[in-house]
Amino acid sequence: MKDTKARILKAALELFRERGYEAATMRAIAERAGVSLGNAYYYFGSKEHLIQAFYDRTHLEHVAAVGTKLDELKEFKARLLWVMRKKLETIEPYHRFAALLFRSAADPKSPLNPFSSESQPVRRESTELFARVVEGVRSIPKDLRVELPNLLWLYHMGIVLYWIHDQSEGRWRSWKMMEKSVDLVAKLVAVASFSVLGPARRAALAMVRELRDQEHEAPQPAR
Amino acid sequence: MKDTKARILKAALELFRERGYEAATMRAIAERAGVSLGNAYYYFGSKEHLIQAFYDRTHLEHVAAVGTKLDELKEFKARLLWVMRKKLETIEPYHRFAALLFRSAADPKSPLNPFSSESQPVRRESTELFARVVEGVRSIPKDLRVELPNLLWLYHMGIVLYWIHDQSEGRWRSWKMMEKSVDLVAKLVAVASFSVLGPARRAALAMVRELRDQEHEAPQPAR
DNA sequence: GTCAGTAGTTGAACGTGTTCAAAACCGCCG
DNA sequence: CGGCGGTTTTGAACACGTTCAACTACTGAC
Repeated sequence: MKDTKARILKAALELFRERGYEAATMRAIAERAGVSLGNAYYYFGSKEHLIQAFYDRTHLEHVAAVGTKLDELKEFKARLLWVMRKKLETIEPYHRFAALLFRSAADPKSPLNPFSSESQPVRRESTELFARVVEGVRSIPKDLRVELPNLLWLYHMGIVLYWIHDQSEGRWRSWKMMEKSVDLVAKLVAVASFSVLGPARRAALAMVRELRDQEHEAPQPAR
Repeated sequence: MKDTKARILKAALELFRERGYEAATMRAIAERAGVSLGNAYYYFGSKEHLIQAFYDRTHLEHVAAVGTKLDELKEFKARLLWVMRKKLETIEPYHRFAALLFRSAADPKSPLNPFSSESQPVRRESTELFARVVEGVRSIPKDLRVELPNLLWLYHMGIVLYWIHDQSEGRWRSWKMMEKSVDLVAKLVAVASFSVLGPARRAALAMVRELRDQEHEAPQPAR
């Protein structure tokens, strides 16, 4: 059937939300989807692939939430702030199980790992969003301009990591931390743009470039 | 028996090294230790607790490897470089299974998570090592001096994360990246010490302080 | 209309981490 | 010796993620 896959994914996301990752067993997911256990594996090779699907979906939601409003904002700081706000809003409902997301994200062997080949498309798209943030802003020198999207993506992962560990009411800590850090990042970009610290900046950019290049050369080890 | 626990840990570390984390089953570990399956669980509440033990051990090895030579080095950069070199040397034999270490390290619910209460002692000690790096160096202003160990610890985790994903021969990429980044960190510390970028530095330090404080206030959720 | 081939679906079976009630062992007091 | 309280040890049992050979449904060619 055409919608079987969709039904399974829907059931999975529901159960992830309701019970968290471990408690949402494949059997329970299959049952709620009205499908046999083996069938779930026909569409999703493993439980982690379900997370990958979740990953894709929240990314789409995020992009949609950012919308065209981004184009109206002119300053770098305002643009970054907007994107980050929408990020936190988008992922909030999934806080319970997002933890596990990061767990496997850190595992080089997981398909979920942001550096793995399987998730490269999502990551590329995700980075694209930050490229948009940078785009409309003059006053950022070219060499920085090229690498900044990657750096911002990395920064945004850091915030998400903080958010995952955040147990405060309504995640207010994460919001505060996000706003402050956006401020800081904007300041740093400004400073780097004036290039007072020439050698340091060049060295930093060279390193980032290397980090980026490695992905293409070194294949992931077999599972 | 007194040494049962030690035998189990020994068997576990051997199998981790030989086969990696997943292939080293609890049954295999118990068998090699000459002990029943249940007995292994009597001493180590879960498989992750075995990793925690590994964690502790490599930290001790690292401290031992750093030794007193550190005291002879006078410049910040040389001191940091020494500590980081010894780190990479210490963990090298475990590259195969270190991946999984990080996997659970990112999970807030895992005892292995560096921010969790269970591993706080190790982390504190680990940070202490970087406190030693900072100690003997004048020319670092006081406010920075207080937070720098935490920042360096974070930086060192970043390098380890890179190392985990590194599949290059003899891990030469990690070594190169480490050396370059140590250089960069040293430059940044120098710049920050001159405090050309006053407001940015103050903002950054405030954030780091906040990040540190959160750990004590927010308890980990129940498993 | 038939039949082969593909796509979809099933549930039993495997090996895993983990739990737990019961057994074995130990030191010590009477 | 005898038995008692505790620590240690055992292995069967459980639920889980995952695999796979078998089965069904469907589609298109002749």
